[in-house]
Amino acid sequence: MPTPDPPRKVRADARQNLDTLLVAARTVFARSGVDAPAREIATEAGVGVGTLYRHFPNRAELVAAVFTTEIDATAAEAASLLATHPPGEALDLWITRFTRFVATKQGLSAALRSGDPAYDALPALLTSKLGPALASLLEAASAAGEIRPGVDPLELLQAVGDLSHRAPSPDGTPNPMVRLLLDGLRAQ
Amino acid sequence: MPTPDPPRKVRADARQNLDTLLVAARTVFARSGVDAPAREIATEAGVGVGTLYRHFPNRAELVAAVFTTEIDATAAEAASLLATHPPGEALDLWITRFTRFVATKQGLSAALRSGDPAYDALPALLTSKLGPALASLLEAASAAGEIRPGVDPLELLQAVGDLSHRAPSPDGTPNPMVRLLLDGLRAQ
DNA sequence: TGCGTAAGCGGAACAACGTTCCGTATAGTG
DNA sequence: CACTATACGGAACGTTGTTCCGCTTACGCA
Repeated sequence: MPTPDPPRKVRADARQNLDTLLVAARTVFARSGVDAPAREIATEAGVGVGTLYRHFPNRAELVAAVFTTEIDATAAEAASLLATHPPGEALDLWITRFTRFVATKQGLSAALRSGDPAYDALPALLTSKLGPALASLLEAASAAGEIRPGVDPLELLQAVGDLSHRAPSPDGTPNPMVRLLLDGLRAQ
Repeated sequence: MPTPDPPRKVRADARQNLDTLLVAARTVFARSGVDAPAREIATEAGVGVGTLYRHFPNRAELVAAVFTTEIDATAAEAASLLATHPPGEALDLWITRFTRFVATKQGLSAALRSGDPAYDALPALLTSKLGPALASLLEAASAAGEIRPGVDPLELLQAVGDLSHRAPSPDGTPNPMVRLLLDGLRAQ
């Protein structure tokens, strides 16, 4: 087998630029949505586009990197909700939280749902991070007899993402169509 | 008031090119999806892009024009389903049909859901044509007590569109998430 | 401390897109 | 048959994402 892990030396300025890029991207995404041009992000970071593309193979990976921490937090919340609420209620609360996360990020849902291969990294990220979280919630609620069994977590996750493009109503009420979907889980 | 309708003379070759463009667009959309480049459509029709853009202000209008007849047919089917089936069943059948229509058109749902202003004409078309059709189905089913009242037809239409990007399963089973949504309509 | 080298950088350049523009061609009329 | 409004083709423009490469610079070693 080849050298397992040759001591990679990462230059300090490279590490620095990577951080700067992430911060800039977060700023720009908030201001102009995830569809903001790569050049705008590079400019905001004060680097050239070449630098951006050395750190991220494409825009989607950058988007994914920016939202990773927030996604991790959302995933983590599944466990704590499950510990403090009845399974069905925990499921609802978590879905609502996820809905708000998606709706909050201007253009995130559009990117998720575009089917554009350029954004493949995003579904992959949600799948790997949020899939298991939702699976645990579904399993608990299903075991408690609160929802029908046999619902595919990834399919549901994708569906909720699909439905979450509208901004959440200010009073905290979740999207009515998501509500409908959740009610459907309880039928039969 | 100004001249109400000065006898416009439409040149024969213009009318001809318009038809050719529609046929070409239908062909190309089927082959390469609705995201196919405008140039590809113009080439298929054997005309220049300028001609395309004189007949349609933008790509979205062309897409809308291509699907108009099919959309009209779908809308019309609401009435006939309502005449031959119980309201709830008619609703399910129609939604399934709509689902298949969207899933069949490669990239149509992506366009619908993209939020891209370039595709504004599409939601407008569905809204005006299919909205009333779905409204009649919902009203009938609701009056029969088969579903909950107060569901916004346009919201539901959009939601089903959002969920219909996967190809329909060959056995004719509708998308499970759409199924869930429909079950949700029956809850309470 | 200074130097050589690879890691890293900037931004010009490329390809693909939607859309606009305008010189040229022609359908239809008198 | 000639004239003109109508329509046409396709080059050109502005914006994308992404690639490429000559130059810069960090940093391990002497």
